Amino acid sequence: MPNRAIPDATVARLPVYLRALLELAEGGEMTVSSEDLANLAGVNAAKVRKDLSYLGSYGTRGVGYDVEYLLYQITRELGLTQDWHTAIVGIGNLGRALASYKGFSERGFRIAALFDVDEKVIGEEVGGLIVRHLDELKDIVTDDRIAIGIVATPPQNAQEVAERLVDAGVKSILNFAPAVVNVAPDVNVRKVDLSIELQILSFHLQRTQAIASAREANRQLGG
Amino acid sequence: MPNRAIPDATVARLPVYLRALLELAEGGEMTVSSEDLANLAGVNAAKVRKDLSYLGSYGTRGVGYDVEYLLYQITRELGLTQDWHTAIVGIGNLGRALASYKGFSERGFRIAALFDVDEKVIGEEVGGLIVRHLDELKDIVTDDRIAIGIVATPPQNAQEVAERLVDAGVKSILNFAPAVVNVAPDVNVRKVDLSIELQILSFHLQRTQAIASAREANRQLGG
DNA sequence: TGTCGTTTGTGAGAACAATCACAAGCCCGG
DNA sequence: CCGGGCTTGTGATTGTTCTCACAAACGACA
Repeated sequence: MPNRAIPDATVARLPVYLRALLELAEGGEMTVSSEDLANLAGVNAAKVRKDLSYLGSYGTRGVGYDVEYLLYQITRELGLTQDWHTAIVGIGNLGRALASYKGFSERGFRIAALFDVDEKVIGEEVGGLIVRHLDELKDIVTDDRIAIGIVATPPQNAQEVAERLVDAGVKSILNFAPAVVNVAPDVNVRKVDLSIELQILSFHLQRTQAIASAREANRQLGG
Repeated sequence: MPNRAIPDATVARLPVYLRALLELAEGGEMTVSSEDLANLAGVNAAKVRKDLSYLGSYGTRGVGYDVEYLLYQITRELGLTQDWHTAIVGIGNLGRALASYKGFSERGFRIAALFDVDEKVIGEEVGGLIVRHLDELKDIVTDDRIAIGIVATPPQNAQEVAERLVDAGVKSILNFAPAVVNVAPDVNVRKVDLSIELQILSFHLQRTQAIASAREANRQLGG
């Protein structure tokens, strides 16, 4: 009965369910319970049910969910029934790795263009594509209907590159540069920041270490 | 007054503030207001103040925060006063990019070892380190006091690699493999999943597209 | 057809996060 | 030493997400 307001937290988990369902489908499973799906996705069963309920009532009580049907519904909801064209800007170590990454095409994301500003890199072939100069961005984005821009530049160039992408009509940006980019509110930016992730892990390590040494100190004091 | 219970959401933002503060310090700024810091970090000022208040009262009313002092406090809170040793498992495209990534060492994360199982890769030098066989993991983790494991293997190997890391004593794992890994609850796992990020962007693209075509249909019906 | 075991879908409540709004406190100029 | 402008720190409020718990609905089987 819910019209259409899928929570962000749910949207972020749908791809995880999708992957689990693909595995189940390959294994020949016809149906799956929320409990089994929850185990595969690493969450709890109630969350799975609530998440799936936002898509509609696609389960059967006493039985579970039809794997194929659910696969289709999630695929549709995520907009994966069509191929999205993407461009990578910044062909350094990370840009190259992304350009060669097989996981994108498997999910219907076609890397359609690569850009850089370094003359030493332009013209080079990476992952089957020729690296273009950033100045060609706008034309190529328009011609190739590129919908998603991936920023893998050094941080100081990220804002400018993001602006160029937006200027070219891109409404979705995935930012790997360790920098905050500000764009118009109708543009969707997601960031992946490797060193932030490590710093969060560091916080927890430091904390358990601190607890351990406090306990040790306490022990030595005979407390 | 708050003892010590920094919310996860705050912890995740501290590295962003840290980066902004480093820029300010380089620019010679002595103090910064929550408003300015908020702009640099891409959040709002109230959130900055609340986040920082969890660390203690390090600001001065009417003035702002002392840049250097705040830098030190966040660095300490995140456990970045010490260098953490990390190991990368899986030296494919992504593993290589990570091994060569400069951003880690800048933040005090030293990549101390690389592992793979492919004989063609073992022995190769990547980013100044020799790739070792996964079987050497336990010894090297112990000897080099490696605290963080980075998993960059294909998804089907991620769980086993994570288990080996945990068995070797690693308590923090950064997982780049598109797979769910289950480990003991005292081990911290963070995941970075590139194609999930694209799928989330796809969801929003699809949604705005759907709205646009609904509007168009409505217009043509003369509604 | 009725009963039983199973599993969904969802209201209700708890936990967590974001935001608001303002008193408290600081600096400075007179 | 006082008043005004500014900025922090934080209660209070609102919004979002998670979890619980159970009625409703299904299949199977007698």
